[in-house]
Amino acid sequence: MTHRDDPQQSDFIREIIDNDLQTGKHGNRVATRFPPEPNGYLHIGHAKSVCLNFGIASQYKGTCNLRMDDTDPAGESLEFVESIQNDIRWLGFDWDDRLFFASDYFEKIYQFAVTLIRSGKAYVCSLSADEIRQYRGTLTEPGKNSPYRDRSVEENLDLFARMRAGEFADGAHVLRAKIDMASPNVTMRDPVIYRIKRSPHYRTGDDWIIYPMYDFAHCLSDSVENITHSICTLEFENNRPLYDWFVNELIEGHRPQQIEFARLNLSYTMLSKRRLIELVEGHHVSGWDDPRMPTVAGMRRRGYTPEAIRDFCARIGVAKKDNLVDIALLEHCVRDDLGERAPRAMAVLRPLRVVIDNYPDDKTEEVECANHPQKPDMGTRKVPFSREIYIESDDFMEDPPKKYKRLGPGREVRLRNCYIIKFASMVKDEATGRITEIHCTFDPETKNAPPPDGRKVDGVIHWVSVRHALSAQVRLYDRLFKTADPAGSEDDFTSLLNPDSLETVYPCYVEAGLAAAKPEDRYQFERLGYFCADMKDTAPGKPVFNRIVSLRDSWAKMTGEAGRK
RNA sequence: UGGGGUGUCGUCAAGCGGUAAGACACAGGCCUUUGGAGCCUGCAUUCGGAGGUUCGAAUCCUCCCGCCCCAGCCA
Repeated sequence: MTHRDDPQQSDFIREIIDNDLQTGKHGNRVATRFPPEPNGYLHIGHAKSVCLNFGIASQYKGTCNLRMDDTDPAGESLEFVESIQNDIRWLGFDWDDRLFFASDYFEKIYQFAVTLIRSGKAYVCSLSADEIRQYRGTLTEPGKNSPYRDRSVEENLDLFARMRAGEFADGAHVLRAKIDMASPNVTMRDPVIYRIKRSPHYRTGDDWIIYPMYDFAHCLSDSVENITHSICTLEFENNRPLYDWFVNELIEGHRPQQIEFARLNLSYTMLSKRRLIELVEGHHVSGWDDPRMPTVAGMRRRGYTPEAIRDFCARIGVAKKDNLVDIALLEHCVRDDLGERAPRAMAVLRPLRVVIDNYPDDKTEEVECANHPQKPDMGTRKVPFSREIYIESDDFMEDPPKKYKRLGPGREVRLRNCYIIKFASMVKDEATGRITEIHCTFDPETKNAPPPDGRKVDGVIHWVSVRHALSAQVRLYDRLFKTADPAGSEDDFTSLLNPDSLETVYPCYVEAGLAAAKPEDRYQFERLGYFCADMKDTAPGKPVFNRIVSLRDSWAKMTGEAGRK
């Protein structure tokens, strides 16, 4: 029934591993790694990879390392290292003491480069970046050998040592692997493996002014850590021959195996790190943890649960086909999880005052409300009721269509967990014609009970007692982008942003008991959706709620209102 | 016009020569003190296309077509 953390899960990668385990290919071990570059926050696409790598490790009783792939100091920082760890832990995964940094391997990687030079398989190239590009050729034409390709081992060794020592300007020389400038695979055309870059590294400071490139550092880091299955995304498939080339040249004994899968694309959002950085730096959102962001931090702040995210990652599967997963599936997973666990409460977002004319002005009574109608073990709570209440303004219509089941002239409606009330009259603002107040009468024999005369009252609406209500700010979030596939659009992505992705509503009136809401507490506001007390802006007794996701709304569907309120 | 991938329902995705799983979405219906939840039903005679092999093909072969990735001293 539920897919949640299904241990039976399988996909083509697990099939490869099953096979490797049978043939003893990697000594019957399974060791994976999750290797983010700490230059941004993790997003739902990374979550897919986290679930895959850590999931496989636990399924096969292996290990999964967390490794910061920090070989380019530009943009990397400790803030990101910390956020990455927080997010993975929050998602529910653990790397024990296996937190590693490619930057810790810099000396080792340097020595590997020296070995490569000694064996005549690498050389210092003194072409400019521009010239290197020209010499590389094109997709259809082979490249040409660099004039520096045949420098002697001694000269290369000397030059490379002096690159490290800081004798040359940035860009003056690079170290290149000597492979094949005519290879149809451009990655193999003497790839650059070291560059001079005078940029302080957030961990190694100015210890190094030369840094290894991804292709060189990654496969060697995997080897150093004895990784068996190095799982990465499809765009690295072209790099696999290079991965294997380095590993075959430099590693004896066990060699890791790279396997590629299709990265996640999600509708109505964007998952490229570059785009997310632009959203943050361009102040289109409030930060990496803006609840509209597809980042783990954003989803957490929005109120998504780690269980729902893991369930989602399990349901989308793992394959090699480019995909665009419907965000409705993620929302389904969130509802599915929260529907089970979130206690119910009543909250009125757009208040309309209702006076119960035949109810004593000085009286208050408490009605018993189930915290979860299907789960008695979640208990009940008492909610105060009095003569004046707020109801949702769209739960009243002056001239309702036939199928409308809520309040209107001459109609009766059930107040959730309370009495049946009947419309008596309404008060309008003379200037605007707007309805400012409704008057009703209540049936004293119907308190949380069916009417004794057996009459049918179909509609049920939520309410909050005016005198007891707690006012709160509520933030209604909607999709960040207007179009399903903004990443696939040619247009400037900022023009595709949904201008209505955030609506702040105040004052909303919520049950008095919600004063006790703590940051990150989640509730279902009945008939509205799931809401989470904002982790940053909620103060004691003064909750601020984020709408996590609305409830499915078949009335809105009938009327074509797209489910937004 | 080079190389590497990939094409199964609107969207994901099983299928591994024996006659198209499942999920989301969608559409009906039941039920209901959340128009919620739940439950039931429907939803690919067909697997990018065309040929071929076979008693039998989404699965094997051939050709064609579409889409994605690669020409950073990014990862």
